[in-house]
Amino acid sequence: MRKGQQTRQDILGQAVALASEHGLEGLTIGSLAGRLGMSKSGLFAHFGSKEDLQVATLKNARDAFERTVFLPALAAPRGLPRLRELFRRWVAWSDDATLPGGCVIIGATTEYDDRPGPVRDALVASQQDLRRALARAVELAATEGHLHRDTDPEQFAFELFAIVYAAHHDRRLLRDPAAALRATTAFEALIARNAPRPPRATPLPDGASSQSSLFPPGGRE
Amino acid sequence: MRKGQQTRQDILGQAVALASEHGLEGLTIGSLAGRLGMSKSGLFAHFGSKEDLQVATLKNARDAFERTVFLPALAAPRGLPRLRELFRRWVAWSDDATLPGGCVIIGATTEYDDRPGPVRDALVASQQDLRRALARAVELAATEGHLHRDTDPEQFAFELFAIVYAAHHDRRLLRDPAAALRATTAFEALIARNAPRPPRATPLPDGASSQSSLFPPGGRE
DNA sequence: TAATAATGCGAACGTTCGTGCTATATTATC
DNA sequence: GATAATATAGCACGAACGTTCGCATTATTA
Repeated sequence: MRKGQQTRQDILGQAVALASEHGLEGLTIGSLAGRLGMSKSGLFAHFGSKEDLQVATLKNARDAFERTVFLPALAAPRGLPRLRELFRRWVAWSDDATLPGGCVIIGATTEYDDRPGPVRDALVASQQDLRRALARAVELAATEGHLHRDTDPEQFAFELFAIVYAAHHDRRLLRDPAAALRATTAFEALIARNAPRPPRATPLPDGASSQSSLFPPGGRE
Repeated sequence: MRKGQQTRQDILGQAVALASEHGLEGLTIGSLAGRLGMSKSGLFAHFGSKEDLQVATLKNARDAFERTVFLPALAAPRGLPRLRELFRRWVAWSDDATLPGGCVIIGATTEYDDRPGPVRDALVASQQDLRRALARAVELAATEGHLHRDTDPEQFAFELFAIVYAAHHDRRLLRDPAAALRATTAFEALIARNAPRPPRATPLPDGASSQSSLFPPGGRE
């Protein structure tokens, strides 16, 4: 019962790569088997159906995202630093990811936005989890005093997500090297808008100056 | 030579609908023919290849977008009102579009971000056109004095695009009815950030008060 | 080492894919 | 209304699709 698990993992690794190029629907058992040098039937035996393979592939991509982007960001001090680290890793992930095609999950979002079934269900759950985690990180930054108390976590998470999503689009489809910079600019503006005090021209509240170090020198407006 | 053009148009109409559900790659000649009550070969005769059909379908979707969103917005007075109308129509387009699945173009962006060929070429050109047109509209708003003179049109267009894109995601995949509202909030914030004068707490420049009517009462910071 | 379970291969299944031909309807032109 | 052009259907093709099944080969365990 050991060898099987190993090859199953090998299969899923290649499946993620292949799905990043051709999408989860374009992920075909024949080509996947060919890429791994094994037979269709031998590969198929590891999954009850193609749908199972797709769900497993999605889960694998999601785990990789968590391992590479989310969990390491938790090492940063909570609040704004953690939010920044999260953003940095996220953009880098969709920028020069080792995957040949773009992020599997982002690709799946448009593929399954109107296609009921287990794949869509898993995808939606995963996306909602991510959004909730984002909102929680924002909330934490607000209670830490790094963001304004009236900051709407869901709104912030929505806009953060939008920035990363669009950066992926510009990088991948338009091959625009400025994508990451644009995303950073937008992200800093989002932070500034929700800053605990008006960015300028108003008197500083007590103790506010001690937080100015949270804003890096390169940050725009 | 008249009837042919007509049925070709009928075909493309259904093709857009079908591609919105299954993607441009999942758009299959057999099912398209079945939906139209005609034979595969009869349908196929209108296009030299499937790739031709895909490109034509994409162009059809793009034309519909231009007709429904972009051109009507040009009727609004240039500057901020036009930008607002553009945004409003764009969000409405991807929100309750008549298409069963989401927007064909948005779907294609992730499908062809790493798949060379004529489809991708047409898509990239179309997206760049749109982005340029957006940036031009922003530039116009700046020269009209509705936005700050230092407004970066490309940056603004990027963020505007990001907002609409994310709204489509939330509406379509997550089925979140609050998507449009979130998008509007983000859009108004984007405008406020690039307002010709700091939103508050600084002295008004000459003649600035005459422009305050550009900001609707419902607009949030 | 022998018994047993796990693993992979090869061949074949029925379908559907895109794409050619050829013949017949249908439409436009004179 | 005859004729030429166009539009559609019928049929067949090779390939690839997901899936099943029986058999050989490994790994694991007793």
